[in-house]
Amino acid sequence: MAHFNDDIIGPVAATLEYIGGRWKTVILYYLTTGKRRFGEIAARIPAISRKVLTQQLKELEVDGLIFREEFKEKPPRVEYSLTPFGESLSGVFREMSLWGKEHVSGKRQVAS
Amino acid sequence: MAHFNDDIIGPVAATLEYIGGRWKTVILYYLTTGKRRFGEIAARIPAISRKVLTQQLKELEVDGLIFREEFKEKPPRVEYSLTPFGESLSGVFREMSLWGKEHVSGKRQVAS
DNA sequence: TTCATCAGTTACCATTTTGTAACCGGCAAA
DNA sequence: TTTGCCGGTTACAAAATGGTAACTGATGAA
Repeated sequence: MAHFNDDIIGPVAATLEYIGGRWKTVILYYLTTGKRRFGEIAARIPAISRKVLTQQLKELEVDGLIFREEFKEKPPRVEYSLTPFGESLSGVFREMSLWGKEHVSGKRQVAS
Repeated sequence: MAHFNDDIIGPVAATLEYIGGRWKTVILYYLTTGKRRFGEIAARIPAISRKVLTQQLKELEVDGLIFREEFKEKPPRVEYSLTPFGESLSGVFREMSLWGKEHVSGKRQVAS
C-alpha cells in the first residue's frame, strides 16, 4: 500500500495496512456477527460491486484476517468467517462502533 | 462518500465517513501529540504530497475534527490541532495503535 | 429444453484520485 | 538584486480505482 517509516505513527499506519481498504472495516465488522456467504455480504453492503467485493475479500484472506471455505456444490457455496487474527481487531471495531453511535447518530445523512 | 443504510454496520460506517480517508487517521493520530505546523505534518508523513495533504486537512477541518489557526506573518505560519470532537476519537486511535504494536511489529516491511 | 441458481472472472470503459511542476506574496538575509 | 522562507493553489497528466455487462459450469426445477 504505502510506506511509513515513522516511529510515532508507525503502529497506527501498520494497522491501516490491514484495514485501510475502502470496504475492509465494514466487511470485517459484518463478519463479527458470524459466518456469512458471499451473497449475504453483497446484499448487506449494496454500495460495493461484486467485483470489488471479491477483491477486498481476497486481500483480507491473503492477509490472514478472514477464512474462506468453499463447498464443492453445484450452485457453489462459499462461506467467509473471521480468523482469530481477524477477531483480534474487535477492540478497534468496538471503539469505532461506539464513536459512531455517540457522535454521528443521525447527524450525517447517508447519500445514495 | 458512500451510502450505508444498514443498522448493524451503520455506526462503523458512519465513523469511516470521518476517518476513512486515505491519510486522515494518520494525520489525526499525529496531531494527538500536539499542535503542529503544516510543514511538520508534511515532513512527518513524507508519503503524502502537499496537495493531497492540503485536501485532507481541509476536509478534516470542515468535518470539525481539527482546528486551523493561521498567523498573519510574512513567511506564513499555520498550526493545526485537534478539536474536542477530534480528540473524542482517541479511543479508536488507542486501539489501532495497540493492535499495530501487538500484531504487526516488524512483521510487515514498509515499502518505499 | 430452457431457465435459474451462486460465486465468481474477464474485458472494457468511465470516474476518481494522485503526482508533478510552476507559481504566489512579502519580508529578511546574502 | 537575488534568493529563501512558508503554506499553500493551479493546470495538466498519469495512475489507480470503480462500474457494467457478458460469461462460466453443473445441477435442479419448470
